[in-house]
Amino acid sequence: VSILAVAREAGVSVATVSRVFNMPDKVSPETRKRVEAVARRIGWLPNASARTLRTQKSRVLGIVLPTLLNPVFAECLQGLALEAARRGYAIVPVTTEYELAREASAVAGLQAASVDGMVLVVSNPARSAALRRLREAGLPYVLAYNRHRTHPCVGVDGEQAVAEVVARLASLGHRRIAMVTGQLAVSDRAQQRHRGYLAGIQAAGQRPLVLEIPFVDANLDALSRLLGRAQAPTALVCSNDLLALRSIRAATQSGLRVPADLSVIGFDGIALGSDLPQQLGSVVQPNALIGQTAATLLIDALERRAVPTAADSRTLPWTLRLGETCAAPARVAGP
Amino acid sequence: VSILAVAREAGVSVATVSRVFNMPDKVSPETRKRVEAVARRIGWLPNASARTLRTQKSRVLGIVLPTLLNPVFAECLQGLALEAARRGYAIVPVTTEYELAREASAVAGLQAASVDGMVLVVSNPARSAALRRLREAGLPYVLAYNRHRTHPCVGVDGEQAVAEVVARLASLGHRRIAMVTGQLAVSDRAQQRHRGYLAGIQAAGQRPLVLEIPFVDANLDALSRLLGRAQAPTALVCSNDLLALRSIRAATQSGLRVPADLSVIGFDGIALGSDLPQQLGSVVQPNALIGQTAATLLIDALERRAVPTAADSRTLPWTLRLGETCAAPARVAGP
DNA sequence: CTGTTAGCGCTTTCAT
DNA sequence: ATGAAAGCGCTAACAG
Repeated sequence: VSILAVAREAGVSVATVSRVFNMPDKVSPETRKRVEAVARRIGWLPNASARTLRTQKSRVLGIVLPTLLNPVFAECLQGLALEAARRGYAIVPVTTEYELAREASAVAGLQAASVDGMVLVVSNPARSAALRRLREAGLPYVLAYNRHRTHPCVGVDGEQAVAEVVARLASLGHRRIAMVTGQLAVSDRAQQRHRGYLAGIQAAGQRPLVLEIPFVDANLDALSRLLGRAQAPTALVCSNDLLALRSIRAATQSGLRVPADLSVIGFDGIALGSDLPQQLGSVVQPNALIGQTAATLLIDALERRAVPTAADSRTLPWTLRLGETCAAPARVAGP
Repeated sequence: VSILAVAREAGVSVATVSRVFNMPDKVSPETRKRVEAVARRIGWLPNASARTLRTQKSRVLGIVLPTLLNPVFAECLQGLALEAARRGYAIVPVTTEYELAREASAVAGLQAASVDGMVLVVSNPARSAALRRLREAGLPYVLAYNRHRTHPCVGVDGEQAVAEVVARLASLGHRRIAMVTGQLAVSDRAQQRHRGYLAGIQAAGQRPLVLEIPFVDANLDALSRLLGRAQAPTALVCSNDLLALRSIRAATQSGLRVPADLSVIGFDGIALGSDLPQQLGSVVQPNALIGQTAATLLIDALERRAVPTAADSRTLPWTLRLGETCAAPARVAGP
């Protein structure tokens, strides 16, 4: 079932059938109707591979992200997918499971799949072999959540946000504010937020206390120990919502009440956070919008036959939600 | 940069280059090494579109699901994606946002994209135009979460599971067990679970009480009213975890304690449920495994040049987790 | 407004 | 073990 069948059946040439689907205004209305009717009747749709081979554009976007198990990325992908669909693009998502090696192979795979462009969330834009490769190949791409001077990026200013979080907690009366973060080495987002924490702590004239949780599937024993000791922190700034949720669980199991004994705030603003019995405090990012904006940027560039550059980067606004897991400390530390 | 460049550079014909990548054993080791070296050096990879056009297989799987915002489907997609990647297939996910019309257009779009097969989560297999179309076209597909006699399906027995849930709650002493469900009309999963509830209630000799929440973005006022009245239920069986979470929030805001005043159990076993301060009771489905199994079934069939049929369907085991949101009722109802 | 035709990059007979 | 050549289905000059 090819274009030829339609052409024959409609009594026209293949060129005309092609025009009906690509430049409808260049075909007389009657012919067009006839062709469309035949196509519908025999259930013909232009073959995407043939079209891609001929035009050298696939209308497919490759998406590289760490995982779908963190709702942040699922929400982002959803926004991205919707926008892509709206503009007639398909997406091929690939997850890297936070493994650097997979970043490179994901990009290679997508390149072989002839994607027109890519949206990626990488571990660290500064030292990403995958990005270098993309740039050299001249393949259009946009980063999401990452931030870097020389790459086109869509995200929020995490550093400023976390500094603000610390300031707010301090103004609530917290004098011992700790940070709980995932592995700093594998994520420039975590690093960004960490810098914000340090800046905030310094501005508040306090001492920093950072707990780095080694694995993706976080083991929180260290946190429980920290919370158990004298002069334990009264507030926890977590570098993402999943970590915040787990921290709250660990605290609760250690007999602490949240937020009376311990305030906890996360980062990301995953939708679920608002549905919990205790609304999760968080730096709320517009995740779907980040995805959507990345898609828009990329597709706009594609249609201009251009490549997005650092100048196209967008910094989107975040909002601070203290939720129901943050409050003034019940017992203020003595002098 | 095409196969011809590699051929010339390596001093062989294009056929030989092709063989190196498709039937390596049919090429002498020296030639092979030389060709591989050249390909690597000039960064050549076989063009997927050309290959697809020629072989009529794309090694792409279309995935149709309601949304990525419900972690159930994100988890499933993750499992599916990993398995597909392992076997050398790419995936193109499309979300329907629970709109029937989008189901059909998603399938049409994927068909045009020449996918080799599809995995779908549809609203209702029995009356799905999309499925009819697929079957007529002879395109291989597998359903996930859906259950139907005449289609290949991967999922759990939700009916049995919910009946068991009701039995367990009854044996804990609950005498007024209500069900909270999403729109029954748009989901055969919800219907399945609803039937299980009715069966369980009947077996327990109790009166059913079903609250159907009208919208995807659930408005829970009706639930709050229900919980406020005399002889309110002491246990809630929710047709999914998201609904359970929201129900717990509504209950908590009405001043009820969970589980002392009200037990709540969900369905799906989303990973997040275990990270909450109160572990969410749930019928735990192996979501990633469901995705993985669907992928395996589909790909196995593809490689056999066959179409999966109802006979290939798999019913996977669920586990019942009462979590920390279910307990014996604090005050047993008087006679 | 419509038709003819070359060729996108690859795989696969069929020869050698 | 290797090469020559046909053709997958489509689009875009170009010609009329």
